[in-house]
Amino acid sequence: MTTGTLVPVFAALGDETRWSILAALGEGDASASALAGRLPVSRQAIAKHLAVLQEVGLVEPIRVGREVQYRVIGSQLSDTARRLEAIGAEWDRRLATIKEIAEGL
Amino acid sequence: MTTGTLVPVFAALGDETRWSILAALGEGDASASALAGRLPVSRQAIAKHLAVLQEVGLVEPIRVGREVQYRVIGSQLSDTARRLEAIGAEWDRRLATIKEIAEGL
DNA sequence: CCAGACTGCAACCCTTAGGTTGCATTCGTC
DNA sequence: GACGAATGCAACCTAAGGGTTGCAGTCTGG
Repeated sequence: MTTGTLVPVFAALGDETRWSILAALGEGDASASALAGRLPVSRQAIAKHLAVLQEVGLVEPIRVGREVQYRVIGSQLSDTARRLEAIGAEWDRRLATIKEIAEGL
Repeated sequence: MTTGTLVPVFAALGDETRWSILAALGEGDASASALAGRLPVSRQAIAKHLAVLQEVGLVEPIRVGREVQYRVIGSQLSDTARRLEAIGAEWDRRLATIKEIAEGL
C-alpha cells in the first residue's frame, strides 16, 4: 500500500476553512488580503492555510504586482481522487476475494 | 459547492495511524485488541481511531462472539474518490473557461 | 458457573493546529 | 523619493486531537 505523500493532502482537505478558501479561489485567483475580506478569519490565518495548501500542491502562488495571488491546482485534486479510487477498488477486490474464500468457491 | 459530509472523511484520512489501521484491516477483519498487537499503539488509542473511522463510514463493526471486529468499507473510499474527482474536474473546467476568457476567445 | 479476555468509560498529559494581535518590511504607485 | 498597501515574521492563546494508564463491566467459552 503506497500512501506516499497522500496523507498530508487529506489532512489539508480535512478542514472546513480551507475548503472555504478553495471555494473562494474557485471564483478566481485572489490574494490572502482579498480572501480575508470575504471570509470571517484574519488575513494571517488565511496565509497559514494557503501555506498548508501550497505545501501539498493544491494551490500555487502567483506574483501580480505587489500582491501574491493564489490559484487552485485542479489536477492535484483529480490526481488525489484517482489514487483514492485505486485504493478503494483494491479493497473491494480484496473483500470480494475473502468473500469467495469464505463461501468455499 | 456541496462539500457536505466530505470534509470529516478527509479529516479521518489525514492521519497516518488510521491508515495503518486500515492497512491492517486490509489483511482481514480484526478487533481493536488484535490490532493493538500489530501496531505500536495502545488498544484504547486504536479504539478511538476506529470510532472516528466508523463515524465517517469508512469501517463497520461486526460482533463475533465476545469480540467486536471491524471491516473496511471499500465503497466509501471509492465514493469519496468519485466526489473528489468531480470537484477536481469542476475546477479544471472552470480554469479552462477563465483561460479562454483571458485569451479573448 | 466462573475465570479470563475483551470491550467501554473516564481522567489525564502533551503536542499540534487554528486563530489572534502586533510589528517589521517590502515594493508599487504617484 | 515617500507614502501606502500588501506581505512576512513572531509571540501568544486556546482548544482539540492523539496518546497513555487505570478500572469497571460484560460476556463467552470451557
